[in-house]
Amino acid sequence: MKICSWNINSIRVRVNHLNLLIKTHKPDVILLQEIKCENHQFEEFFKSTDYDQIIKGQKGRHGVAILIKKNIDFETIKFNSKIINEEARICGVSLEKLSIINVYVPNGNPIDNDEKYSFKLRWMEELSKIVNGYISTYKNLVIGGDFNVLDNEKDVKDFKNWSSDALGKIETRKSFRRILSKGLFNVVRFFEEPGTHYSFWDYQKASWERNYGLLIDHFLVSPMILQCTSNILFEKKFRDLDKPSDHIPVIININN
DNA sequence: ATGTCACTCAACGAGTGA
Repeated sequence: MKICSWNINSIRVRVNHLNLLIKTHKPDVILLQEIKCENHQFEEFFKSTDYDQIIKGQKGRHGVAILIKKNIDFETIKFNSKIINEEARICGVSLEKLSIINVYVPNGNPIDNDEKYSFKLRWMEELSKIVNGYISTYKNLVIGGDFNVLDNEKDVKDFKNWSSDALGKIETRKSFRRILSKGLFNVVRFFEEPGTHYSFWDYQKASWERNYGLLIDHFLVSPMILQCTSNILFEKKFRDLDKPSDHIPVIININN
């Protein structure tokens, strides 16, 4: 099973890139973040006979969706937490052998805005509880998405300049590690050396041209899933397309 | 040089968020 995660940064602007992604990689499941539209708009922008759609849309901001091949049986996961549902940042599907959760963790900047940064930390804490629930029942779990965290100091060239940013602050990184400590592995750490891959290049300051990127899009998986995972792919070509998203698609392959 | 982009609201640009 091939699963892709991608912060598309507006489905309206980039539905053609999504179609290219599908044509190129034929993922079984696609986790999209920042679709930036309401449910009915998503259905208008993306028409497919091959994928079922689970959409958690919101007018103009955030918004996540899962596209899942029509031959795969699934149930939509319901999340009950108030804070986790405050904005359209999470959706999930349960399959026969595993559950897949798509997340768009709050950015949290600027950090001097107490409201924003504490929302991020509270949101991550709730995600940690959700993970705990799955792990304690031995259910296989895949969480993919934009985590808005610099986990390793090599996930950006100059980490020292990010240590007081909402993505690099120690509380954010601890919160991310707390999620992992429930019993998940970060797939990229198993296959790749830190500092060799980024998933986001800001539109500003010619970040792409200078290869000044961040690694903030991840797949966290339970041990059984890690055993079956054969590789992780960072689809850099998509940052070079006309009117690109600032994030690239990340793809994992799970055998069986 | 905030070396940009996408969104909304209410205009044809300002403000916001990333």
